[in-house]
Amino acid sequence: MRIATWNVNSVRSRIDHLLAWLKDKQPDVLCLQELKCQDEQFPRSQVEDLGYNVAVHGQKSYNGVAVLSKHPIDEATPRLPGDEDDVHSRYLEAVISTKDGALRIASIYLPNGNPIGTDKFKYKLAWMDRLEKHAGKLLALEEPLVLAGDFNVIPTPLDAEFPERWTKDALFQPETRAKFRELLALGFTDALRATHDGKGLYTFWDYFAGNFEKNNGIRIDHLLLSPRAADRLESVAIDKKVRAAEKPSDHVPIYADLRFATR
DNA sequence: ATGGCGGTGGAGCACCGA
Repeated sequence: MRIATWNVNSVRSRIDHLLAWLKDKQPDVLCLQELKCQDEQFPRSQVEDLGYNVAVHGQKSYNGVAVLSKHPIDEATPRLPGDEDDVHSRYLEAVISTKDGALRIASIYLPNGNPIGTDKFKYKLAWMDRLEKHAGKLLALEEPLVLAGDFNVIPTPLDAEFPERWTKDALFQPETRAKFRELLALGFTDALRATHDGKGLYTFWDYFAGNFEKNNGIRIDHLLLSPRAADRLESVAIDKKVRAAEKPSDHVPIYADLRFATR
């Protein structure tokens, strides 16, 4: 069972890359973020033609998340509980049915939060509180569960090529990192760090000249596994090469292979 | 690097991202 996440920075701009990547890596489930389109603008039929079921929670211009699955999507629930007034499309939870039982997966686009000291940063921290509360409830279900997405959190100095450049940034604030640690402490495993040591493993490089070539990146896209999912963890990979394509997203996919009977 | 690039909306250039 291959589970992936990718912030595509506009699904309509990235549709050719998306279809090529699905054909190449054949993920069982792919979570997408930053669709930047409404539900009806999502290139649904092109994805369905490759054998995927599609659940979309879109928004005009900004945000937008989706779950693509080769297996049936039994439930798809948009919106993170805890704030009825939050109109951003940043969360979509799906239950995937497999021969091995249910897999619950959430496609997450956690707020950026910049600049610090503003309502945007407060919104980020409040969103993280809501996520922690909801994730705690999901863990109590004792299912295989994956929180997958763009968390907009640099967890540790190991996760940036130049951590000193991020000290004033919302992605690397002590409060941001503390809340991410709280989330992990509920019982989640950071899949990449469970399988890889060392520096230089990133999922985002900005578009500015030379930064990708110099590997001036950050690790902000994460796969967090519940105990029942972590038990099955086999391997994790970041597909860095797609960042070198023509007109790429600034993020690349990360995926985990779990031991799971899929048919 | 208080943003160099890129996407969206909508037809200028503001807003957003990280």
